[in-house]
Amino acid sequence: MAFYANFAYEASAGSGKTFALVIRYISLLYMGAKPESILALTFTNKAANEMSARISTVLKELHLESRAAELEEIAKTIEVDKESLLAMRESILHNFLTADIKISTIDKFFAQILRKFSLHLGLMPDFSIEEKADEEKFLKRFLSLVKQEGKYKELIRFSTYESKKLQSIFSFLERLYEKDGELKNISIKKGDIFAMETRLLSLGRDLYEVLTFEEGLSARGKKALSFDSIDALGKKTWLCRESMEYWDFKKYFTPRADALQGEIKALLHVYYEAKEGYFKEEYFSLYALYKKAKKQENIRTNLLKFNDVSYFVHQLLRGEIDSEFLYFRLDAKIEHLLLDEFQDTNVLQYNILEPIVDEISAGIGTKEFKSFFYVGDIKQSIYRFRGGAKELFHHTAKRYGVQIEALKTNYRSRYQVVNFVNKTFRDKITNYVDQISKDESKGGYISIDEREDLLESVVDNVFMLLGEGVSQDDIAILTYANDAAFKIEEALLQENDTLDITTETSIKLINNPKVSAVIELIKYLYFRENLYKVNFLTAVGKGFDEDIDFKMSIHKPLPIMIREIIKHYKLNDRDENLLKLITLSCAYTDIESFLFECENINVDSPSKKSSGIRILTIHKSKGLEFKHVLVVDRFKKKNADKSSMVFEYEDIALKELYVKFDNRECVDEGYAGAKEKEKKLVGEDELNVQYVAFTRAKESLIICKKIKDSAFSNLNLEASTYGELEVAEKKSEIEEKEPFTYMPVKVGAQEKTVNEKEQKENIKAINFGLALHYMLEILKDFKEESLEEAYWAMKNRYEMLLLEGEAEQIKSRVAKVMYHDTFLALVDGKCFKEQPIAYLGELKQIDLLVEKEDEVIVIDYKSSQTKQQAHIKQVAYYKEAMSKIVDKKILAYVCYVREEGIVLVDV
DNA sequence: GCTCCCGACGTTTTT
DNA sequence: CGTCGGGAGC
Repeated sequence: MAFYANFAYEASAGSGKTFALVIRYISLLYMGAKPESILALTFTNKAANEMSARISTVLKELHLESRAAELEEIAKTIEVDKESLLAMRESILHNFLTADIKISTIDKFFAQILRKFSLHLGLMPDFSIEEKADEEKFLKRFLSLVKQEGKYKELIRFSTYESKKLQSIFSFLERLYEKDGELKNISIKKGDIFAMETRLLSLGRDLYEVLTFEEGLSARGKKALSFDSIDALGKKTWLCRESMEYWDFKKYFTPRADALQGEIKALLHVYYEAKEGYFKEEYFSLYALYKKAKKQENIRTNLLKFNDVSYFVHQLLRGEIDSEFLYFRLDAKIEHLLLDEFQDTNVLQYNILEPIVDEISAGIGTKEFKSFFYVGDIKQSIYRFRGGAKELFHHTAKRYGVQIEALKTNYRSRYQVVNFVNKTFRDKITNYVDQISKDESKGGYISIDEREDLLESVVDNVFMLLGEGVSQDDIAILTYANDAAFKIEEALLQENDTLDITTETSIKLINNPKVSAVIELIKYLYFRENLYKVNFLTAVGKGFDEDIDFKMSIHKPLPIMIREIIKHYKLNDRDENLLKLITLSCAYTDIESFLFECENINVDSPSKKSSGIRILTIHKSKGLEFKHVLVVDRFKKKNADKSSMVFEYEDIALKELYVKFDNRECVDEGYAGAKEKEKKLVGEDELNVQYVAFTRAKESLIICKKIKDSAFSNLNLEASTYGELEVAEKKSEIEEKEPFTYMPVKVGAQEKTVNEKEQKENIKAINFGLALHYMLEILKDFKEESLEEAYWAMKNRYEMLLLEGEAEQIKSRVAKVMYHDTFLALVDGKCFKEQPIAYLGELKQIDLLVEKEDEVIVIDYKSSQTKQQAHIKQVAYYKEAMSKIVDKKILAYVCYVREEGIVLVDV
């Protein structure tokens, strides 16, 4: 296939998506693209690492027989013969390995942008990204801000009126935050709510009168008509009826009843709109404060969530930062964009990337070499709950004229699996296209095991597989929820405690059942509070009155104590979570500090071992494949959607925001439509989750299904088996994946922005200044050993622009800095270089920012003292701006790096 | 038996 | 918040 600058693959499960990405990337390299100009974004770290690894492996092995397929494909793509490709292989590989490659997750990329511009937004560049922020402190800050703005009473009134807890108001504000950039077109309707309420209540009473005018209506009929509040009236089922001529009311029906019912419905429609308007108004005014509080808290803790990062980057790119300056800071212009799993991109992320795509797109068709490429599969879009918009896939294609091609062959799964998946989803997923099986050999095995007892079914099937000779390493158990993983693990270990099992969940270490049980016991031993004992006994599955000896010493070091607990109560001593707890406890010198802090230990469960039966959620399994897969039904019911609003989208644009009210769908068609749309999308998501789960299997797929309330009931599966389970004798084809080592990332090498006045000066003097700044910038630290390296880097870059001897002159000036004791004392702290900041509406960079315990120091380098007044003015501004960002004492200096020696001017 | 209302009950997924 | 099942009336 020939090379298209604008291209996308619709890649069904197992159809060679990574292969396609790798071919595209390498083809770009062969076509002359610089590695640092290719931005490739994925969703998971794993995918990003795999992609880099595959690219380098393929390039390393392109001349080998085993890479014939890749070579063939690249040759076809760029229409160059294979011999020429192989001749260039080494130099292409070398280029790739030595360049600053941009293959990363979308979140990392955004965080990278934000770090480079954070001061500009009033944030420190060394913020950390963590999901769990201190909610309580934030709540306090928010409330104090609400009080400060004199809106406290209003908040209380609103909260009572909507009978909403603060928590739910909060969670809604958080959703607004996620969609911040999309909220422009939201309408707000108003009306006299109180008057409408009065009128509605009176109409409701009239309806009661009409239907009870003639005696005889049943008690339940009367009950269905009576109400004591406007909320109760709204809940009435008869609102959803076309006519009142039904059920017990039939006998007493008159046309007047329908007239009243119609009037009530019409008024309720307007009433809900007005109420919605009030809610929106309140929410939006609270939202402004929420954003403010959030930012204050971000600055205070220097801690951001993923949401915050995208939010700020979006603000940045919609604000003063133009793409020129962005590329400046990213070290290179992005000329080629490759996006993986595009169906999971959310609208905000898309909006952030849009300017880059626009720019690339404008270059396509001109003599510039630019390209845009994405792969994805809308059938595998399972992240709607966090904003993933599968609509983007076709929207983007349309907007940029992207040619889409479908990858039709499944290279992952055996025939029976492909066939079963086709059969199951053919009529369920819209526009489903049957996948072609790579082998017609009828291999593969499917079993749908339908039973009352799910756990028993899982255990039986696992032992069946093991009995057939399947290796533990080849089995994966996929679950809907995290906690199911623990249940299954326990059940399996109960049957045979020598099994090798890994649970890969996304819950925090201290929420692991075994870990929390041990902590409960430690609490009991310390506080002697019976509740903790009961918690422990319940968690380890022993009876309440069972006589367990709790006489453990709390005077031993924590790690030893925990190990004794594990041994004493025969907990699994190979459990990685418990082992991690032991490791973690080493950091605490006494039991008190451990107990005090353990609730806040924000550590993930240990990452998976590479062996054993793997138990993980379906969401976690995305992008992976396993030989033998068990998909386990939901243990618990599906959770109800308890959000208080419905977001209605048209294509990718947020069209309307509806507030949910009882029976609103019966009185408001627009709302009913939005809710219907939402329900359909939820259903599609559910199907996609199942599609993802089933397509993880390479050889066999076993579905453990409940008889009642099955999550699979939408699929009409019947208990049955297809094909035969055949276990090949163990081949020793262990594919040792060579661990990929990243080349050291080059030190950020940005040229200084030059202001207009300076430009008029002698160009040579400017180059001298730039080179000096550059050398100071890439200087690792202010130690002598670093001088040489920085010197060579500077010389490398600027030698052509400098006069003879100037490079050495710069070196000797920089060296002077290293022996200036006052300067060294100043920079003894955490150093940040080249930080952009807004300066009188213009972007400027602070050369050096030093953060210390209780003060922050701003240093601006200058090569000559000729315009000292202007320099001081500029740095004074930096000082002032910084004082708004950090709550520390700010010191600022102009540092003249002169031939005759260093001069520090205190500003 | 069928239909309808209403109260009781149980409760995710994550870079 | 949605689903299930009890219970009442026909």
